[in-house]
Amino acid sequence: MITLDYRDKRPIYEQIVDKLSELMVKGVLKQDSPMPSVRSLAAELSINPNTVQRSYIELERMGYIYSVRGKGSFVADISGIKNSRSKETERAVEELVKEAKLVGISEEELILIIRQKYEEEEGRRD
Amino acid sequence: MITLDYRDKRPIYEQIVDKLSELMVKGVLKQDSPMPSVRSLAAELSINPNTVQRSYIELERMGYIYSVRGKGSFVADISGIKNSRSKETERAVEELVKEAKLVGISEEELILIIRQKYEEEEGRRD
DNA sequence: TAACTGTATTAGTTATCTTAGTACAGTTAG
DNA sequence: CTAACTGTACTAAGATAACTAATACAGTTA
Repeated sequence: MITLDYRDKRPIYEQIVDKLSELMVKGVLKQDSPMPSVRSLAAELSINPNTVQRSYIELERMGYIYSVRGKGSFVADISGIKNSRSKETERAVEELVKEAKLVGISEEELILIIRQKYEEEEGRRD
Repeated sequence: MITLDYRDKRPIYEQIVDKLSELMVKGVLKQDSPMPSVRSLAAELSINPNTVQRSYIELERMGYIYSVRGKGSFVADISGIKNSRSKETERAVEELVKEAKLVGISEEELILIIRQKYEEEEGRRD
């Protein structure tokens, strides 16, 4: 389902949160479909169940999943989250523009880079 | 000279590195001009001198400053660093484009936002 | 010489991350 | 009903990173 990157310095539980939420945003994991159980995902990734549980608690707090005792965890309706993630991205653009101006990248140069990256990303399957 | 943001979750030494390097890139701190001494900056920020020293070690490692025993630390020639920071920014654009596509922001929408942010940043003095 | 500079070392605290083991509560297939 | 699965909760322990603290040494300068 996902793989861990041990070169990544971020905590494991955070990587799991990011990768799973990405799968949900992409629509690979659809609304109300079951998430892997805490124990099975832990076994698959060869990590402690507590670490996965921590990721699930975080995902539930953020609204990506809902959990039912005895039944399992399921993908929530994330349409609202997509919007807030959009706004977050706009804020990230602000930081990027600030840094670009700082290092002397002009508006037109930045836009050129954007177009280029979009092309590169075009055919990508991930 | 700089102020710390205690709501910022990043380590203090990293904040110092970022803020001081920004001042150098902006040209506020010019080449060969003296940096505040480890002890004086620590006093000014009410933190331990070792924390400031760690920032200075990092700044020296990155090439922003050079230190002379007994004399002090000084701003280095950072023209080369500006270039590498530019390349770093291009890499950041890649991440941004990836996230933008994920949350459904089109190329033209993103460019529109960029133009808008550039306008907002235009008159800014920081 | 006194008062600055950077540098080095050691130690202790605090917080975060991860693992481990155990236990309880609810669901479900056989 | 029961075995095997779910989520949830708790405590403990080890590792690591960030920060503080105290102290000392080395070089510069008014």
